Amino acid sequence: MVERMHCGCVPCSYWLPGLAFPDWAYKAESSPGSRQIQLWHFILELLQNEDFGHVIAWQQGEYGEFVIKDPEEVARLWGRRKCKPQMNYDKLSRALRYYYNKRILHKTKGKRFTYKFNFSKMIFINYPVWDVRRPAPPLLMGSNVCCSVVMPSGVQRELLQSTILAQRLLSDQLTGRRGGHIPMDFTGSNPKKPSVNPGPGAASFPCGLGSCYPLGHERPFHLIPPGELDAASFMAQSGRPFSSPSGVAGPSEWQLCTTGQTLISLEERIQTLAQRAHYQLPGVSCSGCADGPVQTMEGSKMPSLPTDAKSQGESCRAPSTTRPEMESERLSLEVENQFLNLHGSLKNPLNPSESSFFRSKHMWHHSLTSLQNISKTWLLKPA
DNA sequence: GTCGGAATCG
DNA sequence: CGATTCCGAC
Repeated sequence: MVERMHCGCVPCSYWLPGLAFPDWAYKAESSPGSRQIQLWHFILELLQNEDFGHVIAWQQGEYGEFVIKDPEEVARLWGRRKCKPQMNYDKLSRALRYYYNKRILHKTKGKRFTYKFNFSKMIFINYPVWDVRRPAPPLLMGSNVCCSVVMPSGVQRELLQSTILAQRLLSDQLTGRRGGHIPMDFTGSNPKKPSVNPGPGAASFPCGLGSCYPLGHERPFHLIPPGELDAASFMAQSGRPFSSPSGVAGPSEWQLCTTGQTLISLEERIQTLAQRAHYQLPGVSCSGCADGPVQTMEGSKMPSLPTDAKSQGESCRAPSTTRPEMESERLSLEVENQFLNLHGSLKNPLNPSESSFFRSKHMWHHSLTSLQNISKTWLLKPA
């Protein structure tokens, strides 16, 4: 079970560099009162856990594609979870087929037992901005910061879990990571000990820096230019209210960790990360937020991210001048240190002179690039 | 193996 | 609503 801190918060031990999700979000098993697990969620769980690699696994080289190696065993596990002893692959596959129309899954034709997730659709639908009706707790500063575990009410909670699973999964694939470091007790057996370390495969980058863009294969999407998505259109497209982080004006703390009110998007996190160390994202420089206090989203505008230069509009300047290589390395490291330190997973600050420097830099750049790619997809809307 | 209609369930 | 169950068609 999850260890609680004196303040009732969950320690931030499962957060990953560049990807910050509180651990409750990874819980597979719904707590009593919440709705039952969905099949695609369950599939993601199995895929996440390498113990089931012989039963179901990702198809190498194809993002979101997975192969059911042992259909009857998957069905048996699913049946056990749902208390349906009569479950078999015939029935399970019917349920999977219902996902075709919902655009959660589609079949990889010609390959037997092979399906593919439509990540972009899922991520777009469940755009991770949640309004949480709760007064902000007093701000916690410095190293004593802990996550405010915010539980969205009702249906949103399950949506959030699913979304975060999907995001995690996606990021894992982007980073070449294989699951196993997240305690997922979906079999009723003993959960694994969580590990903060990303694991040996984490630093590898299967398709080259910056070129990973597995989403949006199902083309009827186009980019929303920065600043064009306002609260109203967000509401119209997503069916949920747009909420902006509030109560955080200065660059002194992480919004996600300290406001206790709002889960911010990865986009915001990227921007915040970049701003915090005055580190410019490659090719992006947002006027008014490159320096000085962190821009919250009071204006109900989406943070700007790199798109094509034409759609940048007035909110963004042309790409900033490139910083000297060593300087940006130092800044990258600084940001990563801040991030890790804040999330309690850094005992000793990383130092450029240490051997881990290059790996860290790589990891950081990697995370940033991955997040940029993911965030781009969040600005996709059906054409 | 795969697909999807139809009835049914919780 | 999201399966579950059953089944005929390809």
